[in-house]
Amino acid sequence: MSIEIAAPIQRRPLHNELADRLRHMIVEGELAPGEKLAEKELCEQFGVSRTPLREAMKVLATEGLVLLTPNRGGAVAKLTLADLNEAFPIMGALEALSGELACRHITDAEIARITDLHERMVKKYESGALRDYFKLNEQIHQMILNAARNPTLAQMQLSLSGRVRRARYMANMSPARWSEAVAEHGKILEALRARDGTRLAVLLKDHLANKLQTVKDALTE
Amino acid sequence: MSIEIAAPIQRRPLHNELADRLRHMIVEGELAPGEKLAEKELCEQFGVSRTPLREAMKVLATEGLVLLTPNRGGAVAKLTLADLNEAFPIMGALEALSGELACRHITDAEIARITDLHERMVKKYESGALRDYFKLNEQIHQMILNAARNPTLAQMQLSLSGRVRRARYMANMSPARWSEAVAEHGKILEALRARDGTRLAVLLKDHLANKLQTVKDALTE
DNA sequence: GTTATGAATTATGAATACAAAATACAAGAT
DNA sequence: ATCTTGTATTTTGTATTCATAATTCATAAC
Repeated sequence: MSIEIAAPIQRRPLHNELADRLRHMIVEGELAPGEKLAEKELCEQFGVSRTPLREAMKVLATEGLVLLTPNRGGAVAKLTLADLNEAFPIMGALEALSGELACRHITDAEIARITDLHERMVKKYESGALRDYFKLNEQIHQMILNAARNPTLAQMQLSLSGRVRRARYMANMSPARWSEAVAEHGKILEALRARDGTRLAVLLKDHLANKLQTVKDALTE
Repeated sequence: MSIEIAAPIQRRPLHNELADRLRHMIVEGELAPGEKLAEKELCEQFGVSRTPLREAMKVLATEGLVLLTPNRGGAVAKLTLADLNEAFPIMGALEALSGELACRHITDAEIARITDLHERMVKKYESGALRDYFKLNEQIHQMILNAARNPTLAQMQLSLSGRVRRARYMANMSPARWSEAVAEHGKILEALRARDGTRLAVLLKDHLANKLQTVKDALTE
């Protein structure tokens, strides 16, 4: 007889839920950069009191998504060109590291799964389905990150890419750049299958460096 | 006539002050890893209400210094071997990056200042003043970090080294390791003076990798 | 018309009050 | 003696209240 393990019911604290909701809204652009975050308004919207909301805001402020100014409240942090120029080298270094680590730890099953994602992604590229392409693209990077077996690293990278995502650079990718990106991904997969960590590190770093221009364009336009 | 700019008086919010105080206490080991952080107790100690204290705790939790468990409060996050194994490769990658960037941006004046710090540090090594040595050591790394001209990078590295510092590894450095570390620092300074970013990156990364063992020993003992 | 000043309003900061969950403890059952 | 079970106490989560700073708006001076 198999033992039934009852799923532990767990009610999350409000500040947690609120932080997630707000983070999502900011990263997905529902709350525009620079937009003021009035406590009263948000409290009414979510149906909670100010206490847990304020706690959530503090969290988002430490994550760099919200700018808190004493006695005059919070606002969605603006994404400046300087921010991007700072963030991308860091993301590059972290990507390179995760590539190296991933090659050491990744299983054949994981490689197979990434290969599958890659093939589907290429098809989306061919059919011009940008949105779907982007989703699969993210999943691939996420899987490489997981394969690195370093939760701290994963969290830091997720945090940084969350900030960048707000630039909404997706639509801004030129046909030429898109084609390049796909080619780069081909090489990335190759290095991963060969478990060539050094090469993968370089590829991922370059891949990201190339992406920077697209993101910058999206921000500047 | 020089214009007198009155320093803007600014009263920091309590949650800010509290976060700083608590962070310091945790990083410096005044609050031991695993130690429970009872709200009531801390409130009395600092003479504040629970509201700002809780806000500060949320901040420290997102920084990874405090572990918050729903309905049963917070505790100083324990530093496990796994944490170190995760943190050090990341710190290595970030150090390498900051070395590269520093070589591009550092001024002669800054190099002179670092040279001075280095020489004083070597003297402290020779006289066996571990504490003083460590302080100068930190200042040198801090200056390299500043020379990278990347506040985001600096902040991330500071956050990570804050977590590691709690291992109180200083006293654990063997004479052999100490001697090695000083030699490594000599090469680091050399590369910096030559503005050889690639070489400095490698040196800093290796320097950190070597440090890992010392920290691990301190944690395991 | 523009700028300055001050009262009224609104928003944020912090403390308190209340609700709900967890822990400690005591009495009873085995 | 050990393990339950129920109750009291403590602690955490959330809402509310009070204090204070910032903003708005009307009025007055230039």
